[in-house]
Amino acid sequence: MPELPEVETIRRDLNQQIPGAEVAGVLVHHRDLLLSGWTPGRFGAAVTGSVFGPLVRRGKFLGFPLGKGDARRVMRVQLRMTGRFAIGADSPPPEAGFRHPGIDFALADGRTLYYDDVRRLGGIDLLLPSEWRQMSRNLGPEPLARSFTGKRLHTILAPLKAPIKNVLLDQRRVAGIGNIYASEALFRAGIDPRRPAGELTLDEARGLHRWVRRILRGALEARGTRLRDYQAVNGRSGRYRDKLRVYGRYGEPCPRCRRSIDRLNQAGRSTFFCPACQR
DNA sequence: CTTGTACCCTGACCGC
DNA sequence: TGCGGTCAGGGTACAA
Repeated sequence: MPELPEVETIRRDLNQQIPGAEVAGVLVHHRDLLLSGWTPGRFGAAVTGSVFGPLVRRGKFLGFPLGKGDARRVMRVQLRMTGRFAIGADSPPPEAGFRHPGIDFALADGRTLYYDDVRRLGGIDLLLPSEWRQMSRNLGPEPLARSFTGKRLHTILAPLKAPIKNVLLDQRRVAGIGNIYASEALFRAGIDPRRPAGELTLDEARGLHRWVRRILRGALEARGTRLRDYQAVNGRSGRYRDKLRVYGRYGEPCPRCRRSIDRLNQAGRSTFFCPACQR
C-alpha cells in the first residue's frame, strides 16, 4: 500500500474535488471491501444523501467526513496494498487503468468517485467521530508533526526489544511509515535494521528521527513513490522512486560504499540494507 | 504486555 | 505457451 506520503498525496488530490459533493448512490462490487460488518445495503443507505467535508488523514488511514450534526460520520478508507481512487464523469478515466472496480460513489453533480482494489486487501467502513478519535489514539504519533521529536522517538523505542525495522512498521509506535521508507530511513541513518529498538542511543534515535522526517517530506514533495500499484488520484504518479537508495536494489552496489546491498526478511517483509554502512 | 507467524487476494515476473 | 514458485508501499487475528 501507499505509505504516509502516498496517502497524503491522495488526500490532497481528493480534497481539491470532493468536499461539498453529495453522495447520490453507492454501488458495491465486492462486499468484502466493506469492513466492520457493514453490508452494501446498510452502507449505501447510511452514506447516500450526505455531503463530504474536507478529508483527513491519520497514519495511512484516510477519513472522509460526511454529514452534519448528530448524523456526522467518518468514512474510513484503508488502501492497504492496492487501493486506488479516481474521479470521472461516467467511467474511470482511462489513464487510471481501473480494471477492478470495488466501490463506486455516484455524486449528485454527475461525477463518480471510484475505489478500485485489485487484491481487495483494503477496505472501507463508517465510523462515528468518536470512533475515529479512538482509532487515532491507538496509533503512534504522526512523524511529520512538530510534537514528534528525536527525544520522543527515543522514549518510544527505549522499552522495546523488537528489531528497529519491525518497530518502525508498527503503526502503534509511529504512524504512517511502511516498508519502503523504513528501509530508506535506516540506511540513511546508518542503523542496522536488526538492532533491538531499545538499544538505540539518544543520538541514534535523533539521527533516525531526522531521516524519517527528511525522507517522508522528500517523498511527499515528489508525490510519493511509484513502484507497482500505487498511483495518486486518476493515475498521476509519484517520482520518488528514483531517489530510493536501497529499497528494491538487492545486489546493486551501495551508493555510499559500493558493497553489495543485502536483503533479509523481517516481520514477513523484505528489508534492504547495506551490511557495511549500517551498524 | 510483547513478539512472531499465518493469512487475506490477485497479478507480474522469472526460470524451466 | 504453460507451469510452478516467489514476491508485492499492509494490517489483523491468534498463539506463545
